[in-house]
Amino acid sequence: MEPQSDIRLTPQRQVILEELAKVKTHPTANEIYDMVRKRLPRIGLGTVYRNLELMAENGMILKLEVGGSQKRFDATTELHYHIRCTCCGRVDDIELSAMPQLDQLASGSSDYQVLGHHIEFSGVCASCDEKQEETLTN
Amino acid sequence: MEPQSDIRLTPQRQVILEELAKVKTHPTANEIYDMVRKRLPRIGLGTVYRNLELMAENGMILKLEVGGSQKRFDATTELHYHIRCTCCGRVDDIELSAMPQLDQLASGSSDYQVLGHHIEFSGVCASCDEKQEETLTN
DNA sequence: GATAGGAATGGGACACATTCTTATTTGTTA
DNA sequence: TAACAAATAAGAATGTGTCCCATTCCTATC
Repeated sequence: MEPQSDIRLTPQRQVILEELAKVKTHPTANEIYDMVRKRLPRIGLGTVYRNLELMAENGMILKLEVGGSQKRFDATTELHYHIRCTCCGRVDDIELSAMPQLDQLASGSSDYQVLGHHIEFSGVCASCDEKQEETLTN
Repeated sequence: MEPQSDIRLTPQRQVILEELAKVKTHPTANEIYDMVRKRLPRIGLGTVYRNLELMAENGMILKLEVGGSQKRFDATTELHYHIRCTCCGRVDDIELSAMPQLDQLASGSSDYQVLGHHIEFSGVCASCDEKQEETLTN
């Protein structure tokens, strides 16, 4: 689970990393595929999936297993929390200081070997909120 | 999103509710389908999905949008947190007092209309831990 | 207690995200 | 350069969840 740091930086991997680092959103594998394809038109979707998985295992990126049907990826690996729009599915960072001590508490109250935690807020994003108001006033 | 309390309690819905209440695990729709089918062999998978969704919207049950590729369901609707085994995917409750005040904090630091939150711990369950030790000592 | 209309169901087709397989290409090393 | 290993592209396969539609069930009214 820990960084192995011995993975080769193939052109495909490099471009995936660069494109992921460019954006503040938390793109799905497909969105990353679309971004990367502009620079490497012949890349395969399987390659994107395989390498995202690999890089997540190496701790180079973060795989967000949030609600919704798709996994999302994040170039920021520090512990931080997210909010997901129940309406459109977009995911944003939440400015909230990390609470690593939660892991201790959880360790004490379960027979799991606790590895970490994630807090996911749910809500309606500004853009969807507007749309809803429009609909209501019609 | 709030309980409408006017949904008909068809035999199918009743059995789904009963079976869900029986277990302490947090079964997936497919697992519930299997449980229910023992009592209603002709029930359709679509019916299970449709009614789980409906009952979740009515606040009768909880839909857990946790990591992993499947949604899970919970007969306990009070705010509580979960831990998921990264190895086998099982989900258990974590005995940790709820922190509803987190929603306030999140509201302050984002332009979302915050609706709620969920904390999901990840770890290795006792059973998978054993298996790993076995593998290592072989 | 017939009957009409809406709600719910069963079954299967479908959509989508992800994983797997295989042949090919690329990179590394002797 | 030859041989081997790693990575890739392309598409098939899988798994989860949704949708559609013909049929059945429920409820209110005549």
